[in-house]
Amino acid sequence: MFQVFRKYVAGKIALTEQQFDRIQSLCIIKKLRKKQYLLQEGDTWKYHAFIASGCLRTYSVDEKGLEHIISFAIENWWTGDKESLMLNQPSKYNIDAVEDSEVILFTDSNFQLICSEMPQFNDMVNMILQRSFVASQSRIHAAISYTADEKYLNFIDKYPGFTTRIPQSMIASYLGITPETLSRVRKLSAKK
Amino acid sequence: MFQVFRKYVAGKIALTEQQFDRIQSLCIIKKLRKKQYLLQEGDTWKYHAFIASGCLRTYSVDEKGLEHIISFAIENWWTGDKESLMLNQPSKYNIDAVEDSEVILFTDSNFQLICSEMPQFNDMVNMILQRSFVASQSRIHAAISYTADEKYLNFIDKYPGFTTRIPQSMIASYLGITPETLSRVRKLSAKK
DNA sequence: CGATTCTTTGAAAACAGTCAATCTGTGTGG
DNA sequence: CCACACAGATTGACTGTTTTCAAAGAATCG
Repeated sequence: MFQVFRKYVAGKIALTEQQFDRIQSLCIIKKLRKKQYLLQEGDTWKYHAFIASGCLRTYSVDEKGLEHIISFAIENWWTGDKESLMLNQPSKYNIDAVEDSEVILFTDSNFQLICSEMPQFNDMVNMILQRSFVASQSRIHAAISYTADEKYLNFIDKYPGFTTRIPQSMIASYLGITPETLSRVRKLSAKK
Repeated sequence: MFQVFRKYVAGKIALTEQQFDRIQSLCIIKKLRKKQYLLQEGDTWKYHAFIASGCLRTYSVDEKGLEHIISFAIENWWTGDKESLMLNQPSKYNIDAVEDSEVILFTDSNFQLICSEMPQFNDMVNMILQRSFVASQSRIHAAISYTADEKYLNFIDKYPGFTTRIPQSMIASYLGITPETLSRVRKLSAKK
């Protein structure tokens, strides 16, 4: 299980056996059943979470009870609520498992410890953050520029792996459209 | 002019006179007239840009010629196209001045140099990136969850300073709605 | 002051959302 | 193994919001 993370890190930076052992000693391994929460609205998020297997979603629930999915994260991705962590305030979001999942958690202090002990690790984290930021920009662009069908086509083009794993209603929520609209969009685009 | 940047940095980290001089020696100061481009679609972005005064926008132009504003940046903010810079590829975006502006440019290599010579500077940059990421998440949330009028109310609440400086048509573009819709939304919300 | 640009307004059309019913597939318990 | 229940997806009819197009009205700048 930790091997997944090890392999992921090894693919990005060079660390010694001892360093990997050190990291392992500072992490918490957690298994989540489908639908199980990793974070609930109102709780304060304290971790950095790496997904070894499965799929999680981060979403908010509005006054009408509608869910709005901020992000999906599958194996070899990171998740969490940076806003809650940075500002040490209750989260506006929920995170739960879309499938049975395995996550590796680092408390923020342990994570900072690793970053300071291993500069390459820190650099890796910053690189990931940069990429996350670029991905966010791209999603903003799609959200403000595209029609419903363009949003969907862009999504399946960019994240082909997700389409089969994630219920359509959740993809709709991620795209900011209703499940019914997504269904109709799919029907029309299948004609081509 | 460099003083603005100096003050900004001094408010976040402690640097010596010599370090500030060093930074100054590595930057390029550039004045932009209103409407002047800092980056044009197709060019590859090579810098890190700090805005000392004025206001810039980053936007894409679609096939129909419509502009979609990805971000605004005013004094004491950073701008640029991280995607183009990171991947060393032609930009999909344009950046131009909404008002006459003064920007401080660092080539990426000079910027990395400063980051490696001054670890606090590097930490500051990472902190800014984290905040930018959190702001992006928040914008995504608004874009997929809110109606036109909620988007506008959220915007003026979050960026009250922008409302007066930026033409309404640009705010509409930033929110992903038409100028006509924004005009109507404003009329209705003024009734309260 | 004139010209240009931005904003507002109106009417019609397009698009996406809502509500309700039906259909499909999956998994569970009898 | 079948029947049933449940969740998710689809479909239809309708409503409501937003866009589009066009024109008129402010505001701004040289």
